[in-house]
Amino acid sequence: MKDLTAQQSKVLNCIEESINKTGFPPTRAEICQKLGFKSPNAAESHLRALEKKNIISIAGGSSRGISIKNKKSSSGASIPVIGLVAAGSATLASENIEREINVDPSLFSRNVDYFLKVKGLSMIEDGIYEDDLVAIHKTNDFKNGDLAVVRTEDDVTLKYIFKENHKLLLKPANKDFDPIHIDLRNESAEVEGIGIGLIRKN
Amino acid sequence: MKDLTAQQSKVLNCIEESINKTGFPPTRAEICQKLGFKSPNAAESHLRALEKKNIISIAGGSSRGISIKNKKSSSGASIPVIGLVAAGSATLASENIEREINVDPSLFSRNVDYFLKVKGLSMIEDGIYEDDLVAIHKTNDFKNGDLAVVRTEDDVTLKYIFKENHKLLLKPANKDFDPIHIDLRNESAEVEGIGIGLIRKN
DNA sequence: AAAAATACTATATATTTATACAGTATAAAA
DNA sequence: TTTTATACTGTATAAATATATAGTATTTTT
Repeated sequence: MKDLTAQQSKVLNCIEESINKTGFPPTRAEICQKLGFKSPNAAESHLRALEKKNIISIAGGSSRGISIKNKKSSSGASIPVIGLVAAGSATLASENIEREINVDPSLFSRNVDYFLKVKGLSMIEDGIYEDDLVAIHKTNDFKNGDLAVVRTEDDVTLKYIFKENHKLLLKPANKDFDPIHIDLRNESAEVEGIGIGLIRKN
Repeated sequence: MKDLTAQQSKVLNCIEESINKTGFPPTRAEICQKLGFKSPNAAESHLRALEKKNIISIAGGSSRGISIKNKKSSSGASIPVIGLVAAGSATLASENIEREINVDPSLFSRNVDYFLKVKGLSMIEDGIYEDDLVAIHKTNDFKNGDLAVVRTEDDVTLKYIFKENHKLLLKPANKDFDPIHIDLRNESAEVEGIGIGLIRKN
């Protein structure tokens, strides 16, 4: 399957979010509003691109006629829990899966691909504690300030992300931890997904 | 909950079928076509009846704006979410139930009876934020230091609980809030349940 | 170097759709 | 007995919506 562009991913997210939140797909105008487009044709052409890539189907002549293909079982999905243990390990590879839990997919605003078990105290000031399970939506698309799972050259970390040109700032929520600065011209870094929720067990 | 009439059930089935088959809810006209009605108002009035009975919700001014409320999914128990709104109100009475969510019962250490939607910032220093859903196990048995839902004479509150003889201490996790001291000889207070976990949606 | 895909703005319009209003008729509840 | 809910037909229309067309600009592929 062809990869989606950043904009196409945004549109797809927007559709998923609408279905989860309202129960029905968005109109062209609603997509435009959410993503800041000024012409309905911006949404239209992205939808046609997604249709061409076989990600969605569009029912001609009917309003909100968008449906996402190969939709995963809508209820009670089994979602893996991944431990953030050693360097470079937050993948869905089976050896990293601690266990699976069943949650309502409509619980969070977007599709949850996995839960990341938090290690360390770097986000403690924003209420993210050790052993909390952070719900991750896999995407490489993010906004500044998003809570992101970032794979750097020698680590995988959960931090607030800010990007400005070639500079990446990974900001913890703990004054005892230093922000991580990455110059993308010298080092590589990849956004694996963004945090959309949290589960804590006492 | 009131029972549905035969026709209302047919309409509800029609909506479910449409969502399953096409991915989006039907229009009035489509309902009429499927069920053999000749007037769009036939569908409309059935929809309004279903809305009145709290089975569906209808988004005004938007096409196909029908969504089925608290649709249960196959796995995972359906657990109510209760808003901590006004004084003395955290009960399982249906008028306090904001919605229901499906979670794996084995997710938390004990049985979850309901989720309490947090209002206010009194527990913020321990990572419990406004609008977080705290998983509550109904019990009046507790240990000192437990996070408890306590019904006092004029309020329902979520605090750490400590009991010593006839004195009850309800301790917030926010230095801007004062601990609540209750002398059980003068005032009544009841433990509704204890917090065993948390769900946060970003 | 040319073609195709991406990523939009801007405008227009036919069609879809929700929704109101006016009726008719029957059954159930107050 | 009167009201309320159910169960429709039939007509009308404002608003919502899909969708076409005409552009501009950049990037990617061939």
